[in-house]
Amino acid sequence: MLSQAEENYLKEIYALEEETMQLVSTNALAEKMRTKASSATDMLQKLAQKALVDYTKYRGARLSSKGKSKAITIVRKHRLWETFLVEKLGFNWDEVHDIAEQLEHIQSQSLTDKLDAFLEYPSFDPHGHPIPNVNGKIVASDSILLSELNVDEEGILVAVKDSSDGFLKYLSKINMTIGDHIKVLDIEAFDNSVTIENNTTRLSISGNVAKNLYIKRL
Amino acid sequence: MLSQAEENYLKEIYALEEETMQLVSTNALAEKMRTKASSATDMLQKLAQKALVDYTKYRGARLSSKGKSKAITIVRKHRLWETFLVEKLGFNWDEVHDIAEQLEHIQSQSLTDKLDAFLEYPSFDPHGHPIPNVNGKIVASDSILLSELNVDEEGILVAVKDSSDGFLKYLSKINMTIGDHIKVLDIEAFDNSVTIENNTTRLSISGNVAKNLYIKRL
DNA sequence: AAATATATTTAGTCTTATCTAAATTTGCTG
DNA sequence: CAGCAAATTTAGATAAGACTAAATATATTT
Repeated sequence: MLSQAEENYLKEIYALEEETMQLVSTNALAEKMRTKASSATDMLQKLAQKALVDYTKYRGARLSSKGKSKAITIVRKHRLWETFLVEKLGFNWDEVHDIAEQLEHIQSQSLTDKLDAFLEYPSFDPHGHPIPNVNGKIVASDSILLSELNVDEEGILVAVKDSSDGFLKYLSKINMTIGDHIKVLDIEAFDNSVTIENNTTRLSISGNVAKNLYIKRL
Repeated sequence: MLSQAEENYLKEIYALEEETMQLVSTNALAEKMRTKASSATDMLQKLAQKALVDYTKYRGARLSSKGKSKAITIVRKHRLWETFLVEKLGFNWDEVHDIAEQLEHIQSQSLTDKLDAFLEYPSFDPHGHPIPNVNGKIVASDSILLSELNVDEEGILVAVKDSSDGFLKYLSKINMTIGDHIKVLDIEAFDNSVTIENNTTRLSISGNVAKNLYIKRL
């Protein structure tokens, strides 16, 4: 049985590995966990000793297959609960992250599976992220970041990269949501801001925002 | 913010107070928490310092009004989640206790209230226990223990006192469940076992079992 | 009321997860 | 490739919650 702290570290190592496709460094991990490098080192040593990560001193760490499967289970639970909160309880998509952070640690395989069934085996959570199935399988995504689109290209907003409160509230404010049809009208070379047409509305978003929106090309 | 350990102690102090209507002793608390008396003392001191219990050294403790309200909130969450697990996810009533022990610690007032609404404001959980409402109000019970009934008296099984796995599985085995119509046919003076008629079936239960079934007299 | 038994508290230790400060390793720069 | 900067690890401390053993208070019995 893993502690919540161990689970949280595993989840974060998984996210960093997926994002960077490289060994996870102590500093990067510590920063994401909002803790100190020495604490991250301690935890990496413990996880290594439990064979959940492959860790080489001063070099970095990656999940072992056992660790990866644990991490995916946690991600699965997180996304199922987020789906439950939005679909069944009527929360907004910008309110569910913190609650799901707690719910993802509930230990019960049968609970997870019954919840999955109750939700009718959803493939994506409210933020557009794929939900691993009971075997840990995740549907491959063919989406790219909005920042990678060229002028005149168009697509559908399928997911957000940043699921934080603040970012989601910003999207609500500019009236943008999953499923929107987006066309790139212009890209400013000097700051990478992007002018887009979204459902007939024209607006400009920063380069940073564009890097946090997943688009499926049309 | 209370730790899970603190919450669990508060819940148990509440249960003991309700059960015994007396000051809660260190030993009784330690036994319920499956820990040692010294640990219970430590926690009572901490809870007293946080003004959640009124505690007198060597005499015992009782919840302060603040502590009681915290405890009731936890009980409310526990019972709502049990109801959810049985009503919505299809668990059996003997499978939900341990999962609800975890879920009751999820921190989110709006989650609790939305769950309550989703379940359509249930008054009783699957074990027949009353669910405190959003204000902490609990419907008064007019039920008594089956062990208190006399020969020839009858009633409806409205709740169980012991919600443990083992006890609930036993009830399933003898085909007894909430709502059953029960009539006392005989009481053995030497061991307090009770012969009852339950939905036309005649069976004998031990005195201990009779002390764990709440009956509403007809 | 003294003696003994039981209940409770205190003192000191352990584990987990955190921190700061110091030591060490790696990597970059000239 | 020497030297410095940045990254990482180690050492030692802290807080929460548990434990054991010892000390103390309360309760019971004679």
